[in-house]
Amino acid sequence: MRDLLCASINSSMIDQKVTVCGWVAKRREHGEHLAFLDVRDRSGVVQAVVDGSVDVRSEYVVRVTGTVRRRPEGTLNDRLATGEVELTECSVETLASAEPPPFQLDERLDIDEQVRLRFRFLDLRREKMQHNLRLRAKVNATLRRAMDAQGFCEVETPLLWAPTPEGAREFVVPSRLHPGEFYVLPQSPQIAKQLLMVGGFDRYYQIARCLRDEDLRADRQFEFTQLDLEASFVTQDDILAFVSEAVLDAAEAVTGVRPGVIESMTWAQALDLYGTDKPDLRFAMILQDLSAVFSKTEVKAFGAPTVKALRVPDGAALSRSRLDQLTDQAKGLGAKGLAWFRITSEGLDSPLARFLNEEETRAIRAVDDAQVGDLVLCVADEYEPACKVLGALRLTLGAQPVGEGAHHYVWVTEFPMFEGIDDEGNLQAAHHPFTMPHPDDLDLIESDPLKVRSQAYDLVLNGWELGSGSVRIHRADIQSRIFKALGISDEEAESRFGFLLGAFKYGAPPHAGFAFGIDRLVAIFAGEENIREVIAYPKTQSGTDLMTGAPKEITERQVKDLRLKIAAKGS
RNA sequence: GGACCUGUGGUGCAGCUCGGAGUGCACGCCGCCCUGUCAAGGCGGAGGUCGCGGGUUCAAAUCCCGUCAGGUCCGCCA
Repeated sequence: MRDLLCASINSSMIDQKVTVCGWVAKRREHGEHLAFLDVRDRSGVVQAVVDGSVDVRSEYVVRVTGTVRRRPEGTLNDRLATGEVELTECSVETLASAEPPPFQLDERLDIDEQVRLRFRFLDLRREKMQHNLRLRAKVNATLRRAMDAQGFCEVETPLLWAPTPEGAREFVVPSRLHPGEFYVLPQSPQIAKQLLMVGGFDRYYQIARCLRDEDLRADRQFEFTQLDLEASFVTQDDILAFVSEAVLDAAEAVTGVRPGVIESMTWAQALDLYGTDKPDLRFAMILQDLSAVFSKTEVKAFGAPTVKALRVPDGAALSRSRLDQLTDQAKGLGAKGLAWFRITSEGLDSPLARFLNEEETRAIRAVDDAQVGDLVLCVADEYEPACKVLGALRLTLGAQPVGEGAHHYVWVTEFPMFEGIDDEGNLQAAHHPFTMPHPDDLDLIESDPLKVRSQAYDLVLNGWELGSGSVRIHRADIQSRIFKALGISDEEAESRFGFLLGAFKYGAPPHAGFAFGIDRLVAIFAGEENIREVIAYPKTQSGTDLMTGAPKEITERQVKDLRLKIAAKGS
């Protein structure tokens, strides 16, 4: 039907007769004897010169046959890839007429996302969406190639899985053949892939769709895609190397430049220096610890186990109302308050300045090599909240949008094994209950569990958590100690994870794995702050699909087949 | 479950604080003119439940209350 793509036409084809197909991007009429058509396909645009009487409008689907010609002197367009040439003596066949689109498909105006999503099929014609989805395809292809090259075998795991009442809320699918019983859609192939290890697939991967019925965000959809992998007879370092290889390959395929080795820090370092477990390393602003200086302070506001400080370059210019906003933010995050000090040539400018002794003043003045014109913020609290509050302020004051600027990858390792305590007084697993504790901390499981580090790790890019993984427990004795610490009885473990634990009795190899979000990675590669921009048909924040109208009611027949009973709305 | 922002011809905005006739701008659309445009140009035209409901008022796009939709965030996401 066509010979080639619009944008592939160039000056080497002069005098050739060619046929292209596409949409009319623009028609410029100059009386009855001359008009220009911009014909657009997935590659771009080429100009066709036609008679003014050719009746095609925007977004008509056309097949144009014409002779390639160098544009006349003075009419070349250097802003267009095909700007040196045009098609002349054209015959234009209308393959489909079209109503004017509800919004303009060029990139001149920012269109409301609501309208874009209602007419997503038109939005997809836009250059940006074409680019983003093709970028995504390239990333997928590269990841597959990288995993194949490292000896991994792609295995597809079921979408219809058994309910496991743990972790994220699951999407539920009623069974027709077994009324009253349900499948769930997998929040991740976690158990399936661990069973593959028992099954002898010692290097598994999958580009896997995962589904979680939790509230949506800019970086979270109900369904998302992960590069999921698991391997046997490997260490944590092996997994980091496998994943690094795949991610760096993808980065290279997309940007043309292979990033250097991904740096690594422990969870404890990340918290201490950046106040978060997903540090954005595109900018410094490292947290300072002034606890020692203030350990015997007379200043009430600093009477806490930890005093953390953050230097804000050029922050002395921030207005009082801005500082009040930051204070509100700190309080909203649970801090008792926020102390601020403007560094001026006369000294510290702050409501607290006159209460500080000489040593304390010197310490504030010297935070992170502060200069005149800078601002120093301090939070006094327990260690972890102090770090986290300042970490949040660091982002407020220093971060740029996630897709802008350089790409800074970092591995965060040695996450704590447990975090906090649930309503029933039991410890909570920080990652999941099959995570292997750090070998040096096994003795602490019973005596000081909150100190136990795990062999769990995250990959972080520009402050976004790309994914996480861990070395798994394959030994029954350690697993039962962990269940015990989590308050999970033998019976409960059996009912919830029985088929996994049962499988492990038949020879489970030591194994470890990882999964990272492809939507997030591609969004950052594409310079987007929202993963909807790299998903063909995304949901809105309230979980609806504006194009299809989903979710919708089902027919009486379906309700009957499934033996469901629909309660009245609002009850 | 909560906080904040947005909603005005097909699209993007302004108008809203301080109420006074659906007022304005740009794009698109329709018609006419135009033989080198490419954000084409000129002239003319059509197109509106100011998201929806209620209230205040002589009078509401504008003020108040409620509600719906979209977005950002908190909770949530082992």
